Amino acid sequence: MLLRRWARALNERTVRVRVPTVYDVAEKAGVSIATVSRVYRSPEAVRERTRERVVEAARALGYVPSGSARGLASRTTGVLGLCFPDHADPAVEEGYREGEGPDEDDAAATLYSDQVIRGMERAARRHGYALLIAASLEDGPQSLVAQVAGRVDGFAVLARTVPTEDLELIGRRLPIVMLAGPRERDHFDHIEVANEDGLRELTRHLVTGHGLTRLAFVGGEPGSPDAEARFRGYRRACREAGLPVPAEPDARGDMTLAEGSRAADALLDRAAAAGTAPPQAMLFANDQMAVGALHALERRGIRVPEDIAVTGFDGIPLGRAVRPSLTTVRQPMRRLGEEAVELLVRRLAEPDLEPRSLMLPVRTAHRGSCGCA
Amino acid sequence: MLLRRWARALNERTVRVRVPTVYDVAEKAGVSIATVSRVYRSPEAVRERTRERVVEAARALGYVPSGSARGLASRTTGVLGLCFPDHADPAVEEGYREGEGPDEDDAAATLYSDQVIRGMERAARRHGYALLIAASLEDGPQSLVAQVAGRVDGFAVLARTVPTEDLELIGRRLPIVMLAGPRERDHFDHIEVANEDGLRELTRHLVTGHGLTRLAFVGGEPGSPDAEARFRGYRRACREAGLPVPAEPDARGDMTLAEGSRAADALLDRAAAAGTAPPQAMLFANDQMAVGALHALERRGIRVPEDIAVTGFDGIPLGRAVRPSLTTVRQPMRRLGEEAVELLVRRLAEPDLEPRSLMLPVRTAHRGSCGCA
DNA sequence: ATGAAAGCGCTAACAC
DNA sequence: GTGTTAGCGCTTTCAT
Repeated sequence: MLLRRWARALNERTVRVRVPTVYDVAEKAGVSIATVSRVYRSPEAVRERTRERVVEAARALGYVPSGSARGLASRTTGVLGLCFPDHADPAVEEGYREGEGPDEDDAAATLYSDQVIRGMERAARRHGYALLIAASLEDGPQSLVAQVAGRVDGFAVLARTVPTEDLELIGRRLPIVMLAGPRERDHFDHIEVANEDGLRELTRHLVTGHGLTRLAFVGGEPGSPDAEARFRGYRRACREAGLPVPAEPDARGDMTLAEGSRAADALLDRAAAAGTAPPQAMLFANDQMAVGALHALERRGIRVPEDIAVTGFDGIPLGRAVRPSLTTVRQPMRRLGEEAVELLVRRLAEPDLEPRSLMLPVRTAHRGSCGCA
Repeated sequence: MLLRRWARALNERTVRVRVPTVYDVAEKAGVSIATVSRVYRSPEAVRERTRERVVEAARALGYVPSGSARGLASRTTGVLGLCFPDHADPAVEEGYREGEGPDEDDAAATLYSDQVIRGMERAARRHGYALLIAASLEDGPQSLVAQVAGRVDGFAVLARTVPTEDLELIGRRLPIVMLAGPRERDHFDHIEVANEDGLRELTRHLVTGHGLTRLAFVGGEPGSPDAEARFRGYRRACREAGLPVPAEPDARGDMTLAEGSRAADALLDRAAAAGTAPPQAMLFANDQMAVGALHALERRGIRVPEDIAVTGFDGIPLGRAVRPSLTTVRQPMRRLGEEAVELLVRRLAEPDLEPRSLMLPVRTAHRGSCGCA
């Protein structure tokens, strides 16, 4: 270690602002670097007087342990990660900004991922972990996953964020838990929300609670697993209520406000053209579309809920702010994050456990747009 | 490096799941570790054929570069950090849950820090950084700051999260930007929000816009810099309007819903006891208290805004959801996060720049509770 | 209870 | 364009 010391001394003269290391602290405290390390890792293993000397030396020098060096030496980081999608849909953001300036920095603009982040952060903290978050970007050797995966002890991935192929590779290296969306890989831990149950219950509420029978369901694009699951719940409720069971949604949209408006208009126009009565309720696969529909209906002078009931799915803040407030199914997003951490921590402790798949329950929120408020 | 190889080989037989390293990839691709490294750091410096071989070997092995090792060797992490306070006030969370079940996982429960996080994440991503977040916990040698500081290239700290003494130490090691709150240390970059201007403008609106003259201001606890700045803005507006300028807030509260209710009651009781007319408007130092006041007033059968106007500060989502909706001053929280990243990136590039202090403008939101909706 | 020394997996000069 | 090699700052046996 002579060489090392020499290099350090040289360094001292060369570099502008020396970052203190264990060596500096050890020297100043008159102990070995091992002892300095112990003071931080297992203080009780060091005699009190010694420990004090070290702590004082560290303070005096402004020493902060290097996370990278620790991580490298100990093969753990004390950090959990979350990869979430970059909101591909600009209208999602716009939607929240209703009636406010265009460049508004609006506290109401809470996104799905915000809640998941908060949940994970909370739970991670309880377990002594910090949280590293990153939204998906481009790929390449420098991809998002690589950046995150290399710096954490385990991480969660929101559905459709990362190519499964990449996950497959990385999953061999550290624990991954998949959040929301169907269980694509049965060897990963996985958490989803009860999409089907939620829409089933909501539909049942409209039928038995409000006596509505002419319903219409507006689904997402065919590829969306969440929207499909919700549609299944709708069908199931229809069947159970003895109503006609549609093979396909009455309309589809890309989950945005604009498409919600369009779908509502289309449904109404279609009924008018066919000379049939319009639906008594429109159930949308998500809140954004439902709010869009609210706008469209208002434009047409159709009253909600008097003339028609409208429902969404998710429980976004905007749904509370609109009038009438939106009846919806609320997803436990924060809990999703919390459970993700629990699963990761569990697996870190016992890597050989069977992969688990959780289904989180949802809750319907009966508000104004179905006639409940 | 013989020893190294030998250790590896041994390792291979011992450890259950070998994590591939540059050495493995290099061997498989028939190149040196330096070349493997180059493929990831500067692909253009490697001949195409070689690069392909390496990439393929990496994929086959499931190789992911270790962030720790990289960080150690290169002395940079590609990560920025944020330390924010753990919401010491439980009522803050409760407040959002009005009218919902107690264990509700509510999307409306957006906190101040959520928006800052989102802003930072966005901006960080634009600059190629990931974001490490951690809420304050206890101290000790293993404190929050240490955990974060050791793993990032620079970080932001929300006011009153970390002892300034610690920051002082760490500030010598890497860039720190202080967010919200007064500028305590003039050698750190710093961003605050125009608290004073905001309340001045809001007060002026009540006076000139609505013709109110009997105002009451409810401040925070004496130690809160934000609340004090807001009070200064109130006083200034009073002075400019030729109204009496109070030396102290008419009441104080700890920024919670409950205290807002209490303060409103106290103000009204006091006026009744003194036989004087109640105020025409109550201005609160934050939204939570204002919403609490709304509840108290409703209980007393006092109409808002007909009998009395109520205003808050912050722009929390709850303020939109209550009836009447709350007139307030909205803080650009997301922008706070974005600007923090810009400052950090700037300083990383040029460490010797003068410390900067930004003041972000706020915007008043005239809604129902002042009589505007 | 403390010290000595061997790496952890990568980057960055520097050679070739 | 590619290989060699010396660390980066810490943790961790293994001695003492």
